[in-house]
Amino acid sequence: MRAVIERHLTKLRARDFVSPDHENAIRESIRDYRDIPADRTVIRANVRLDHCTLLVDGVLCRYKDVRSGERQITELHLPGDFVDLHSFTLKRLDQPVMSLTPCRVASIPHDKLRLLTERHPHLARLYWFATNLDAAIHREWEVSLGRRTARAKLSALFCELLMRLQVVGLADESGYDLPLTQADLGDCTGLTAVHVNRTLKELRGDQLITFQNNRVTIHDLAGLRRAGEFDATYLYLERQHC
Amino acid sequence: MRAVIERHLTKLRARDFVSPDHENAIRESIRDYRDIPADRTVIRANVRLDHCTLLVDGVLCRYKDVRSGERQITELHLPGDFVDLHSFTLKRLDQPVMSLTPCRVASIPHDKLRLLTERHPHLARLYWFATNLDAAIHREWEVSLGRRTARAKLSALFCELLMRLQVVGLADESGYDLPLTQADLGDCTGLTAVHVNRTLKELRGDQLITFQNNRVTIHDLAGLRRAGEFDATYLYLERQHC
DNA sequence: CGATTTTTTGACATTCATCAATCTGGGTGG
DNA sequence: CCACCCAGATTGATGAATGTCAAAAAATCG
Repeated sequence: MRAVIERHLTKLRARDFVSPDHENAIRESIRDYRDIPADRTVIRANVRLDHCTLLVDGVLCRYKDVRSGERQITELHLPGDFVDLHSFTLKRLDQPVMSLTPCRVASIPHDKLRLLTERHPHLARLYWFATNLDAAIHREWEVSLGRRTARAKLSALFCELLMRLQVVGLADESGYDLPLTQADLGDCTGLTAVHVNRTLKELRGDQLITFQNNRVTIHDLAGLRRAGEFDATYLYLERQHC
Repeated sequence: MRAVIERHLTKLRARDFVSPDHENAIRESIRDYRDIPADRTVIRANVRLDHCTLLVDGVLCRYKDVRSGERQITELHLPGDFVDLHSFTLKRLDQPVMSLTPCRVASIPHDKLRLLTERHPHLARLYWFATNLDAAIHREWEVSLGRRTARAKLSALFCELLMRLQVVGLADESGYDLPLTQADLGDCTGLTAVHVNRTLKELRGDQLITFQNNRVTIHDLAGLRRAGEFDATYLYLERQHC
């Protein structure tokens, strides 16, 4: 049962030193594993929260609906991510979280997190780091949303997901599984599903990537990076932070 | 000399209880006040940092240049804001910070911040909160950038700035000073300067706001909020957080 | 007061959205 | 196992929002 948060620990270890003592403290605080079907609201916005939710498996997103009926996804969460670590200090979420695929999640009460971070300032900084990394990803999305063409937006997104999935061992050179619809990709990039479709066709035609059967197959990573103006420094993949 | 960080303390107090003890600890850690002309890079990206920078006066922005030569501003910083509190855990910035107006800044070494946060876990959470609020603002900008019309983007931006400036006493009912160019507003909203100009004309024609002589004059706040689909909950203006 | 930046306006181009229809593949009940 | 169903993918035709280019007017600055 404990093994299921391995991806989370892998992600932490990739960032900085985590002692066995820390790891045990984390393992013992995580509880309440549960499964969630696709397309469910997992956390509502503006409701007071007393625990944080860890994504064990599946894909979740933060999003906001706008009046016109469209949706903007503001971040995708992958296995090993805390989806609402910011609720520890914010106490509620400004945007809801929903499942895009069937998911498995676990939780950690804010009280435990408080103890954990007061006893281990190093862990406090490590989790603080994690929320700051979230913000860095938001910033990069702002750049995509504001100033990139449809082609570059999608290319950049596929590059980001590749790097993030590699950290937790869910991607290799050839590509990765991504059980999203083209409409979901449109909600991430501010495009319509129709235009995503046309752009994917173009990327396929240019031998960069194929997105089919819930899988991203990368044919030319260098070309994809170029198309998306992708520079991974915003993902802070180097070690030694806090 | 100490009085100059009052806006920062005002902002903290607006969020949660800050004891005199905490305030003194903060005051004693802040140093190295300096003035910066407009249009200067204040912090370069990807350079190792050992201190955080506090904005005392003026407007700074985080931004990223894209290949096409355009710029996307990802956040505006107002007096009282830490502009790179995230550098405490990230150790470097993923995006540079530049001055849009003449600015006054101060700094606090990471070492001091480390002591401050280890001795006062409450302050640690308060500053953690501050970086999470930054992320919430990023999320709202993502929504604007991805799914809002030019008219709504600008309206939402003017609403956000009104609320944020009110917290530090730099705005009243009638409006606020905003020494930015239309090109700067375009860089915030992902629009061209030309289109910003046309959209401002429209907002003026509709008696919502006037932006002239570096001042935003609000004629119809309710109308502006509607035009921008503005809901301030993402700014976490209520007290009692950490 | 000359020089530069910023704002404003017009004509035209482009990207992406919208609307609508068809196609496809996987799932389901009989 | 098959017929049906349905969400998702694909394509075409057309339209709207915003970008581009260019020039003039206005404001700002040294």
